[in-house]
Amino acid sequence: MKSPQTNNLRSKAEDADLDRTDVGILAMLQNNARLSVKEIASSIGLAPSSTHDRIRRLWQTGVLRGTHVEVDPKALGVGLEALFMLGLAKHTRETVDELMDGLVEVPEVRSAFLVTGRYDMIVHVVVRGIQHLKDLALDQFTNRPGVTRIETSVIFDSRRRYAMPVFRHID
Amino acid sequence: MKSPQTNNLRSKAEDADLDRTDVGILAMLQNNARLSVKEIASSIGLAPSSTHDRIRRLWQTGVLRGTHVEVDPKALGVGLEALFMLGLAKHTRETVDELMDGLVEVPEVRSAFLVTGRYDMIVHVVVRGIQHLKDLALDQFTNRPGVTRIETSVIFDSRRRYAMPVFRHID
DNA sequence: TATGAAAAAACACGGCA
DNA sequence: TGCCGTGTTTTTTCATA
Repeated sequence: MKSPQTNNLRSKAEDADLDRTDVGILAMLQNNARLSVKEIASSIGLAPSSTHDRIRRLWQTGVLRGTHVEVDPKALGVGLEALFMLGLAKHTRETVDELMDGLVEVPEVRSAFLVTGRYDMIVHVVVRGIQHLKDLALDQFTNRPGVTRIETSVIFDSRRRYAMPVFRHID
Repeated sequence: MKSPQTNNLRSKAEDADLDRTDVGILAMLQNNARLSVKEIASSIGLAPSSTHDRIRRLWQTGVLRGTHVEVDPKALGVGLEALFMLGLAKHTRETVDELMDGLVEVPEVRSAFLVTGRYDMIVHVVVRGIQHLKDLALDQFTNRPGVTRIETSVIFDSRRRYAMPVFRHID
């Protein structure tokens, strides 16, 4: 199944009506994006051609957005991960959007969240080690205009779940 | 390329020595796991067969660990995301590991981090909406033995970067 | 590392309920 | 409209030099 990573005008994904079959396909692909159509088909009890149609439709409607391999961080020299909790000075749309866009261009940044609560932004970063973490904080965060305060939480351990839960009503 | 999602005894991924070619392959696959070997080969200027060997080796050495499709959360009825910041009572290995393992079984949990700093754990969750968030907090977190305190940060916006940076020395 | 051949997968399409 | 089977094209996989 080809992945139309360039996805343009279509019906919104939230309007897509999915049935149990679609949900089953999504569940399988979230844990392994390279399952063959045949494997999926036999698992959900549908003909390969029909399964293929379903998957193509999921891409076209924007329910499926991309595929990614998971790489061992250690293999690339990542020795430490951390969360930066940031306080921001101004909360205008421009400053916030600019900051988010800018941060995600920093190679060490894996994800950035704009949030309510004690902090304004939470950023997950990967680094070589503690020295690198210090440099990153001082050079790319403390530095940045709009950032008033930074707290650092080093990550000891983490878990991840790849399959999204289904909250929609399914026929 | 077949994905040996079931990966057994092999040399550690941190011992794998990667060259620029491997790094190029990884960069492409992290953003699109379904690129054909031919596409990758022509992009990095290598024969498809050699490229194929490289990719197989990356799987075998554990540098590549899995592939996942990205699903539009809205398509599944996710209307709100949040971060829970938890304080824990006891920090023995058993309680902490149990808690991490237990939390990642909760469907609404996407990832969980054990961290240093003001909080002990940070958990990313997806929910239908604010009511669902309240129920989740009270039923699955406040509830849980070991959790002494919970702060909630609703996520307004988020960005993600799929390609891991390369910190290792590359020949 | 490259070539080429065999196997498998993806894809397109016509027919059918 | 959705499912199925078949034929065609593309990709993967492997043997060999």
